Amino acid sequence: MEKLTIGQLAKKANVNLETIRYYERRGLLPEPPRNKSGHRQYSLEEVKRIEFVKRCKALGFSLKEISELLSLKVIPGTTCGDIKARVETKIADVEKRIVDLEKIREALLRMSSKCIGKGPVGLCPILEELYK
Amino acid sequence: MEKLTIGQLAKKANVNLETIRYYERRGLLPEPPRNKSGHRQYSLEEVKRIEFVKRCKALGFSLKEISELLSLKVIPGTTCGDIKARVETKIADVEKRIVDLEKIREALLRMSSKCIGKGPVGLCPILEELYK
DNA sequence: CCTTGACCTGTACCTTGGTACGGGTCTTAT
DNA sequence: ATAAGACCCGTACCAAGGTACAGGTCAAGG
Repeated sequence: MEKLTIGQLAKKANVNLETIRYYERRGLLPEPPRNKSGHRQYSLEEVKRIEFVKRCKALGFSLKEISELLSLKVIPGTTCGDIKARVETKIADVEKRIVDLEKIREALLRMSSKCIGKGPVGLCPILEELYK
Repeated sequence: MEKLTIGQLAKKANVNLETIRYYERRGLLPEPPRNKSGHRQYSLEEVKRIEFVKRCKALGFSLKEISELLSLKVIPGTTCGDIKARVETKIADVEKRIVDLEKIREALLRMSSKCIGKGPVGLCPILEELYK
């Protein structure tokens, strides 16, 4: 079974080496076996684990939430429903952020439309609205 | 002309007192005059200035961007167009974030729909997709 | 054999937007 | 007059998600 040093793992998973040690401290990566002089020895499996973390991150999960997902996998009695519930919570979360941003967008568009884009700042309707 | 202490200003503007000193350090509030023993003396105008900052924050501007907006107001030759440009950049910014979040939402919904929500985690299609 | 690069640990630093605290002075009310 | 409360400054601390560095050991190639 092929063994990787931390530097090799970092390259394969395309992350900073320090990030791997950071993830280990955060509990996102298991503590790997060490060789006789204390160097970490990883298996190729760990590349997948790091990629799992990256995918979850890209979906908006925090590192804390990701470590919970990883824990669920190994807690006996955990079901698909537990995982699905996390995903649905995250969907709600993302939807709320979208709604909030859309409100902001509307407000900005409304302000922008009031401003003709010419003349001195002293008469700018945008600043007037913000500074009322 | 009524003068406010920093504590009174904090109450009127409904922010933490430390926030006011922080905004001063960040250049969002001008350095106010001091009384003979060094205590800050604010005018009621500063309440409006803090509220301006709060409104901009609520619209997604960072403190750095807000201090730039405030600078524009006092730079000679600045026009409405300069302000409007900032707002339009922010609109584009917000729209990009919305698009990104919508992609995330789609991905999460797709994953969620594949999972029936029952059975052991070992067979969860969500985890399978994330951990491929 | 010796140098260079990779690894080890622990700690500090970065960003953003604040908040808190310590030690000292000042003001205000009783 | 004196005690409580407000203010001063400088610095440390918080979350999140890392990144960097110092000082030391180890491994691999010429």
